[in-house]
Amino acid sequence: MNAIARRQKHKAELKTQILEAARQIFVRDGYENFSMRKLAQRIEYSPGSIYLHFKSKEELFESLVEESFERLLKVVAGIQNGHAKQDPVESLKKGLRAYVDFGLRNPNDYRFAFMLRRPVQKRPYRVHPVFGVLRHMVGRCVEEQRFRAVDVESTSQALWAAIHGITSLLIQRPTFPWVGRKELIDQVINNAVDGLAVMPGSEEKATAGVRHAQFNRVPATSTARSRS
Amino acid sequence: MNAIARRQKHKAELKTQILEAARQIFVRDGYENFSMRKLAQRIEYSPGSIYLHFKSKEELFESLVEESFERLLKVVAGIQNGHAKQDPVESLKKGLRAYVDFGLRNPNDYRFAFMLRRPVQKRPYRVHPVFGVLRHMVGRCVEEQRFRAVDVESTSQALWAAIHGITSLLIQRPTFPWVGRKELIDQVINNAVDGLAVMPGSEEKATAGVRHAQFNRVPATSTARSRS
DNA sequence: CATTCATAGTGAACACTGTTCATTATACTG
DNA sequence: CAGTATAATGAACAGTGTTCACTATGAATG
Repeated sequence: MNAIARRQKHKAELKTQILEAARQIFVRDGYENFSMRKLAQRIEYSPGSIYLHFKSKEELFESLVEESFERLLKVVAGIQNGHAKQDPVESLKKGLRAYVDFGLRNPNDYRFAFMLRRPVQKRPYRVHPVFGVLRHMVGRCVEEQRFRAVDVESTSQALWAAIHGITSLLIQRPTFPWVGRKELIDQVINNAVDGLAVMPGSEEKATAGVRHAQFNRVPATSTARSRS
Repeated sequence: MNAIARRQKHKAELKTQILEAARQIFVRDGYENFSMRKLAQRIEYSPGSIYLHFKSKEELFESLVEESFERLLKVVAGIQNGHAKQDPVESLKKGLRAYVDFGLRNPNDYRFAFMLRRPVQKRPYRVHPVFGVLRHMVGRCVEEQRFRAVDVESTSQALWAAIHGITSLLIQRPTFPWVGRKELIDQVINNAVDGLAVMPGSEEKATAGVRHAQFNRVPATSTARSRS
């Protein structure tokens, strides 16, 4: 019994070793230049051995991406919980920014997860926890009446579209003459979020004591562009 | 002279024949299931012959996608010019919608151009003509003071991010429980554009006679979701 | 008409790819 | 030590993009 436990342990170790090696190749050579044979060579096993742990290249990547997403989830969830008493709109913005930053810092993971691989469409779609957090944040903004009475679901999806758009474009087209990265991200986020806030002037449901969201839109400047 | 002209004509015809066949396979089997050998078989030539007309699979796709985007450009430019007297904000929205529709109708082209292939980064970046039209439209909105005095460049980029976001997400994750497609697209576009319009209540530079943009935001509904 | 000659087209070959599977090596149990 | 379950292999399969020495074709020239 002890022996089989040691077996399993070794097997698990080998599996994570494969994952680590795979990630290295994946990051260094990119998705399209990854190959099972390269990976096998790196871990000094035969190609077939990998299939003792992962039933396909696809599944191997799936595991890799899952890992990455857990990191992203931690970052985003940390913002959600950590600043429970904080302004929900500010929390939301921070979360959105964290999302974009994560994508820019881990472009390969982001590319794989959201850009190149079409998700296997088996079983009813499992809504990703990261999106769940986003929706929760939006929900809080509405509950606390910092947002107009918008539909939480569609608003969350629209926000996701906005931040995914800027993230993937910045990753995919690094040589485009973008205006400053930071400013652009801020503009996208502020534009998307501030439009949802209760507007000064219109009373709607705004309760007394609830401060109105500032409209942090970027000022008009001459078409200044900095590097990517 | 006549003979070589006939030669060239035949060559050109063959080239377009290749492109047509390639497009069929490309559309039917998708980018990743396309193969030069399939194409060769379809046009009843040997695989090597294709390389007499295109120096790589990559270049072949480039031509294909170029064609597609020219169609989009025509549509968008048509909106820009055709309705010269029309409300520039409405023109802009129409253009944005046309962009999204194009992506959803030509997912393979869109994927190739904006999602999977990072553009070759030789020579100074050639800004895509479609983006040029978008920028022009934004410029008109600002000139005619239908928009606040925002920076045209960064605003155009932010708008691009928004529509690219919703387009690529809808393409990439068709099984996600999206709220209605049309409503979501409208929400994204309206949210992004209306936030830029001169706001009712704030006078800013709004000239007399210039109607204020309506705020076409989606109403609050119960979390109704329809299929993809 | 015969000969040259550029071009079009071929098909075999190269160096890869993901994946499978019969076979062998290994390590543990009775 | 024999038996057995599992780990690992290496060859094989069917495919990929691309190249290149070669041949077929058809027009232009002597």
